[in-house]
Order: sequence, then C-alpha cells, then structure tokens
Amino acid sequence: MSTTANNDALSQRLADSGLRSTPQREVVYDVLLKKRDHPTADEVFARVKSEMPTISLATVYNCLETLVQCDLVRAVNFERGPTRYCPNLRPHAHFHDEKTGRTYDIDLPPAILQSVNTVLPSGFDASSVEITFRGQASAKVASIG
Amino acid sequence: MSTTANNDALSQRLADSGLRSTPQREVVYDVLLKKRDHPTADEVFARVKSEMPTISLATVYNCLETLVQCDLVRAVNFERGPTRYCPNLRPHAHFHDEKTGRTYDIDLPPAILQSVNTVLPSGFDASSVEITFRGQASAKVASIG
DNA sequence: ACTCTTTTTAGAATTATTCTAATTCCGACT
DNA sequence: AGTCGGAATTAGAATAATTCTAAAAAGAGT
Repeated sequence: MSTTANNDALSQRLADSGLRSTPQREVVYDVLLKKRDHPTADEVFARVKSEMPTISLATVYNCLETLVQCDLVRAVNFERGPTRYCPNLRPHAHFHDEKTGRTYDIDLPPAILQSVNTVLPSGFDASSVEITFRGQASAKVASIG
Repeated sequence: MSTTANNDALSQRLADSGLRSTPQREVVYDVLLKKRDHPTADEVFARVKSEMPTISLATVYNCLETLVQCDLVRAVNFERGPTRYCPNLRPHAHFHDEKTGRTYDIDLPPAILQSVNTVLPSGFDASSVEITFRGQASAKVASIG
C-alpha cells in the first residue's frame, strides 16, 4: 500500500469521527506503518522528527490517541512502562520475549477467538480481548520477527 | 484460610527464595488476601497503613515486588496507569468493565489454555499467558464480582 | 477577509515508580 | 549477652511517562 493510499484511509477514518486529516497525523500514521514494530510514544517522536523536525512530543501523544480512537492503531500495555503502539489491525496476540524484550505479533484464527470467548459467564459482554504470551523465542524466529 | 496459615505459606515461599519473612511483608500479603480486588500500590499502601502506620510507600513497592518474584501475587497492567496486584493464583483471565472500571477474575479451564497455546508457531516457547477482556458487565454480575 | 472551531505547541504539572544513602533489624557466631 | 554482616526498611530525591494549560497557528465555511 502506498503512502497516499494510507492517507486516504486515514482521512476517511478521521472524517468518520468528525476529525481533520493533518500533516502531523499523517506522518505519525505513516511512521507506524513503515516499521511494523511496537514503538513507544518517544520512539515514534524520534522517527517522526526526521521527517518533520518541528513536531512536538505533545502532538505525537495527541495524534497517537486520535489514531487509537479511530481504530487505526492499537495501544498495548503488557508491562509497567510506556504504552506501545501497534499498527497491526488483524486479530492477533502478542508474544513478549523475556530475554530480548522483543514483541512478536501472533495471528489469531477466528476459531481460537471463539473458544476463548466461551470462558465468559453470562452477564459479561466483551468488546475486545487481548492475549499476551511471555517466554522465549528461538534464534530462528528472532531473525524474522 | 487463617492469617496464620497465610503467613506460614508466605514464610515458606520467601525462605525458598532465600528471603526473610518480615512484619511488613506479612501485612502487605494479608491485605491483598483480605480484599480480593486489584489494588494499585498506592491503594495497598493506604490499607496497610491502618494496620501499620509507620510503613513507607517504598517498602510497599519493595514488598509487592518481592511477592511477585515469589509467585505469591501477580502484577497486572491492562491499561496505561499504575500497576495492579492480584492475589488470585489460579489460572484466570481478567474482564475489565469499561463503564465502571472494575476488574473481574474469570476462571480459565485447562482446555482453553491449551487451545490458546496452539496459536504459537514453533520456535515460541511461552512460560505464561495473560488474557484480558474489555467490555460491559451486567448489573447482575456487578453485585457479585 | 472574518469568524469560529480544531489542532498544534512549549513548557509546566502530575503521577507512578525507582533510586540513594542512611538507619534499623535480625540471625549467626562467638 | 555482644558483635559482625547482610538484609530490609525508610524518607526523600530523582526519574520517566504522560497529561494539562494556555497561547498561537491553521483550516473550513460564510
């Protein structure tokens, strides 16, 4: 997908929420899509600054929050420490390598999601579920990520 | 289980890790078991102070970390905000009510855990998994919690 | 061009947590 | 009982992440 197409999708989603597409929001979104890891707000700030040196950290926080509200990005918190942002919108779990600190996205088949939802007693209506593994990834896997 | 029995279990676990049982660790642990919710360190501090007014916040942080290391308590982070502590050691998921902010423990049958683990490709070796739902709990459920 | 609202911005403020260095506690050994 | 040494606690300072505030800039619609 080209950056232009990304931004079309972005403008669309923002418009749906009554918000504007701005250069800052575009560059923050682009930066997230470009390198598909799980950066903190600070890391996003650093990457964005090379394309738009005048942007402020507060704006990066604002943009990230906006993107999360529009469901274009997920905010993840698996440990004490800064919130991380994930542009992968497909249903997926996270695997957190305790040795390296790296986080991997693990695709979640619909059948598994269904089976997980069966644990909820009646009266609990879940709108989303988050699954996080902790452990060790082998060297092989580390090279792909 | 009586407080004495709790403390026996506590001393045992601490000793296993080469650590001492202290009045502070005991009271922090007792407070967690007494009210089985998911308090922050600050909330634990407040509760503990009524039984031991001289304890310091730093000590509460220290004790909580110790308890987590001994696997007597789980630290949970489902959202940006302070870490919460959970004395429920049985395998369970968390349900986070978005309206009330309350968190419920949901028992996880071994079969479900197994099925969740099947999503991991080879090369990923998980030592633990955390499952968090977000949504709404009905009024009925809220009264039990 | 003018107005009104939205967005951005810098810096201050707040919150949660960790660090530091001094003191206290406690068990082991004499 | 007295001393030594490591472990634990403590108060307060320091740090890190995030949010707040108030002012300036940017847009969209008239």
